[in-house]
Amino acid sequence: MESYLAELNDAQRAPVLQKDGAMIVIAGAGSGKTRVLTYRIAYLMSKGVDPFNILALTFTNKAAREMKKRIASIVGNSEAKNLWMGTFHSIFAKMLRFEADKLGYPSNFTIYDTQDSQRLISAIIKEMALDKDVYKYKQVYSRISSYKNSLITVKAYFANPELMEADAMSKKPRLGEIYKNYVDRCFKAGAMDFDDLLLKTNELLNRFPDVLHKYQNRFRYILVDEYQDTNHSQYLIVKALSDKFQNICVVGDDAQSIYAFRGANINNILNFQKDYENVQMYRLEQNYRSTRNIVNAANSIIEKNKTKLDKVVWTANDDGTKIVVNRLLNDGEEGRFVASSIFENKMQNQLNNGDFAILYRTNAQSRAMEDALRKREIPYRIYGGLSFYQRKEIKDVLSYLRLLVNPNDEEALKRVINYPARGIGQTTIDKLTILANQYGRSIFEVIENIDQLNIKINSGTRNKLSNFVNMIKSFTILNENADAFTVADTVARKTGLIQELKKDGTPEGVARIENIEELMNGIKDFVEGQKELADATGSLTEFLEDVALATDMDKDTGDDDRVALMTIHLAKGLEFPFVYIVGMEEDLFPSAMSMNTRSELEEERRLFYVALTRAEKQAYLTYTQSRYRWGKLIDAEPSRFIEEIESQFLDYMVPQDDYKYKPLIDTDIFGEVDKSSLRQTKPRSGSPPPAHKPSEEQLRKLRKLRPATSVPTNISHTDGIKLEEGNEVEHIRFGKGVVLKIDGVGQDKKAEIDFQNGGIKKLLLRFAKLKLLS
DNA sequence: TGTGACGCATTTTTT
DNA sequence: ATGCGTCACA
Repeated sequence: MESYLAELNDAQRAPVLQKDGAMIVIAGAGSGKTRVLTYRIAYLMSKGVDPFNILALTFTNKAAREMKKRIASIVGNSEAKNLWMGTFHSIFAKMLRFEADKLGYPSNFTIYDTQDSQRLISAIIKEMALDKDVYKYKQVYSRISSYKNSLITVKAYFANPELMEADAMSKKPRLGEIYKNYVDRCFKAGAMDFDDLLLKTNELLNRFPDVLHKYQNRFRYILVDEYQDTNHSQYLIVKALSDKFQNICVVGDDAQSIYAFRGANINNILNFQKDYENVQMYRLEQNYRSTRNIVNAANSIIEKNKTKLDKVVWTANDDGTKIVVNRLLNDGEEGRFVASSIFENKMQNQLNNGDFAILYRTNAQSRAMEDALRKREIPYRIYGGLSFYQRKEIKDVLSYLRLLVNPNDEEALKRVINYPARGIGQTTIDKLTILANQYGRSIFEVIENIDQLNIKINSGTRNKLSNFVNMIKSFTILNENADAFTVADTVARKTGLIQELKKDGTPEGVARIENIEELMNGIKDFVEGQKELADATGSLTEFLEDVALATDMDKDTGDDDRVALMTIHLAKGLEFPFVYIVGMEEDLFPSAMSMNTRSELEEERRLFYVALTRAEKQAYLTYTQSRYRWGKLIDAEPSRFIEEIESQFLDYMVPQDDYKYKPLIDTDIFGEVDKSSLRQTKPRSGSPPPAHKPSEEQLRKLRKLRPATSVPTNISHTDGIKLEEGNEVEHIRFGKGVVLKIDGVGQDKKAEIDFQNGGIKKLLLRFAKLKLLS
């Protein structure tokens, strides 16, 4: 029974065997944290803990499924299926459905995805007649999202002058009103957005002590995976639920915290020990995944970050090969290089496609890789990007399904009320919306009662509206007796969606029909699969919830052999023998939008750490000299991250002489400079003294790296700014602003400076070291 | 009310 | 380059 314990090393076994109390497991990359979580749950159950009392929160549903499967193989299927395992969002969505009435929501509430939320906000901005260039819906959405994740409700917002002032300062004095309208509209539509699932859970636990106690008693043992990526709202939920028994085990790695941009708070993990009594801390530092070269290279990167816990990841594995670095002419070449490298590696080492992954910073980069792989006839699978469920035709079908489950779902209604076209135009919808707002009802309810209302709509349109409502109602009735598949199938045919696409006749139209068929198959599988689960019925509501909360990793079947293409964010938690990290360029990785503060840059660095530590045997880093962006070819420069790796771990495919950029030592001649972005050129020959006098500390660092030299540059035109001659200048960029021409090095390079009141506001300095005289 | 042309912003990452 | 939103016209 407990033979699995022998599969653990001492460090892993300790947290597994501590049955009660609060504990934190700091788990380095590849150190077997999933194994610890899995076996800990199995161990708890073997010690008589009822699976009903265990809650395990994971980062993806797929991770939960796999863990559950593994546990089932240890303790048996019937036991394992009573475990509560899943993402925060899916677990608490389930809980909220059960308790919805307490909060005034219907139990079949809709879950708005990001697109739904943004559309609604966009509509509200329009209705309020605000300037859409000032109130950008995406910005407003992320603002509201961050309020919700910090538990700042509308009420709390209006009680906080500082917040209101901050929004007023950023020229959005009416943001609070938008927030209020948005929340009201969601409520009226019986809809929760992603953030609501957490916010409302907090509200539920705070407002109803009996509910809190119920779930505290229920979830006696709580485990949280990827704790470094929890946000404040999630933190509070965990805190509340674990407060009574304090049997809480969190697992994470501060070095892999990469979701601050969506509110994840790294302090949750850094401060865990202060939050509970007698916290035991365990560290898993032995890496089983990667070669020593990869582990050490990754360590040399993360060392550059200031904010981190003490932890030394090591490995007993072989040294392995060095990390290959290659420079290509452009993104097309980059793709070809990666494709042929994969091809060669496959041939030489008898490997499968599934042994390879291509990782990138942004989804847009997948294009060049796809093209090259297709030419080489290497099968691949792209993860992320727009997901299946976000495709137009799929969202259309889903919107009908959402509407029949919850007719108040405003976003679903607006999407399909006139698709396929049935003569209900924008004007009519606007009138209905105004009326709905006026009466505080949903649009659907307004249409239902249209004869009692004072509204100027001609009888033809009235007919069309009532036909639409009746159709939806007939679906609703059907749904009471038929399973989800039957309902969906009927909807696709009766609404005319399929006919509309057939009429289209283009290849895209055909592909769309195929997609809808795939959706139908998915629903069928779902209905059959759900029947085996304890607490599921295979209802449409459950299906829609699954779809809304599915991550891209969740639907991975993994049954066919393909090269994996994905963003680095998506790659977290995965591992591959061969990993290609492409687009290692400044402004791309690190992203140009993440270089404003030290903490942003550190997050990018952690992201790179995550990318590199996915590799088991071999990692490749590629960058280009120029790349298409916004349809234009732009110059690219190698990422600073390449040079942050200690050179002993790297193997350059291009002559090192061509690789001339080295990180610049901190210098303070510029005052307000973001020092982390300073760089210098690599020595060519000899070793002339640096142009400025370095401090002792700078000198120390200097010696550790290579001696700095200068590339003499002649300044031809300086727009009033004087650069001291003899300073090394190659390429300077200061954000937007004045452009300087600098002669002397390679092509005609540019420098841009952003001025503010005669001073320098921001300096983005690339490959340059220079002195401003005045 | 529906369609087509044009202009514009878009690319950071996602539950 | 591309897709979306807006505007003008049928």
